[in-house]
Amino acid sequence: MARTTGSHSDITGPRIREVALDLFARRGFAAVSMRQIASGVGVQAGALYNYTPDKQSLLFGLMREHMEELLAARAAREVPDDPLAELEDFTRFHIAHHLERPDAVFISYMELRNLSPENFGLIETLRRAYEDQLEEILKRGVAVGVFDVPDTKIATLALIAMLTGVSTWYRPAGRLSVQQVETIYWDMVRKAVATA
Amino acid sequence: MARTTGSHSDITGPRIREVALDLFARRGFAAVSMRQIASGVGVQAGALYNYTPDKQSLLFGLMREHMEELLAARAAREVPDDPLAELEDFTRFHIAHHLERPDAVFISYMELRNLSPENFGLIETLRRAYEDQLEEILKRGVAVGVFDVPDTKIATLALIAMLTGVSTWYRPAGRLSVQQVETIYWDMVRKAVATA
DNA sequence: GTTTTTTCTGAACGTACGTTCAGATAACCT
DNA sequence: AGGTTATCTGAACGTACGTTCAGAAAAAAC
Repeated sequence: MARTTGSHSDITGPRIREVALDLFARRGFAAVSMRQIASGVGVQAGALYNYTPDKQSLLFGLMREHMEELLAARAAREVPDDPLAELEDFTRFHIAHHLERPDAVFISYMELRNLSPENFGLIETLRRAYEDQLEEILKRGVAVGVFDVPDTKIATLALIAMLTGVSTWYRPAGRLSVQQVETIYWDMVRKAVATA
Repeated sequence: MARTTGSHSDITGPRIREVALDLFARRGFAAVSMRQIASGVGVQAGALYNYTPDKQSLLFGLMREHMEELLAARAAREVPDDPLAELEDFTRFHIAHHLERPDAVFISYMELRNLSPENFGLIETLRRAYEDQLEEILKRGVAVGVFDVPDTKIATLALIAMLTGVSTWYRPAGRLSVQQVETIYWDMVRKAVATA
């Protein structure tokens, strides 16, 4: 046997990333073998190496893709002018975006330690760029007196942790819609940074 | 060779758990081998099986120990009577307790998927018991009109996620003491659930 | 229809894994 | 001092891992 009928890199490539994302999210990077990924795609393990130089690069590619998609989606948004509306927009965007791709969210903060130092640094830079956008909103709000937070850096990390946490419990079949979840969280975010 | 001079289960047993906790936290359960743990202890891999029936039980033991310690530390506390003071106590307790054992915190919510279904269920029950304590505080506060949260279940998960998040960034050598961090977070928690 | 390129197979490489166990030595007990 | 128990070694088991690569077949180009 050799090349199989119907084989195309345009199909196999995305399929590998799809299967890998699913398996990495469900069982963890270290617990998933190249043979398991290949089996999910319907191919032999050796074929994967036409698409990635090694296993870790496959993980890194998925993470980078996720972070760049996050930043692009955020950049494509039209943001309001006053800090309060900006914060609401950020809150709702973050929740909706993260709930749409739970697997990518999961691996992007669970599998960081499986990255080489260089790759880790690249992902952290992207993450930092995203978090800085939230901190800038908080800083502007504090500057004009509409927010009251003792430490914008820590508030940023606290809010991000709270918002990202929805991924751990939200289920589409549950009792709440994404919009309802957004509203509940926005209520808490708004009050948490409000002037006393 | 055989039994080594100075060998004692009272020393080796805790040492194994200590090394395993450290390695699991730093590299992840699946990426750590029994031989690496043994090497850290200064023993051959076979010796570990005098202390655990298998690798997964070692992980489970660490997690159960962590959750039971958390519940015991909480139960040993004298809690105030009014919901606001109770919430402050919970907030400060949670942060301080978690910052004192970052490795155990880390593995206890990162390595859940490496547990068998039964063991997973046991840990989840303990975790649920802890989270329920926070939810009860919120419910009481809502009942007496001192808190305003649209959904106590979600508020509980949101607050826990926010508070537990400190472990991801806090470093003892950093610019803030634990008490300062407690206070900053308590400020946000208090406002987030306050009546509007 | 022929040649070139793309894609995959299947076997192999060396290494590492979790776990078991017979046997050996140290520690403890009387 | 001698017997018993606790603890560890060292080797072995079968299995799985990530990765490489020559060769074969399908697809694309001409």
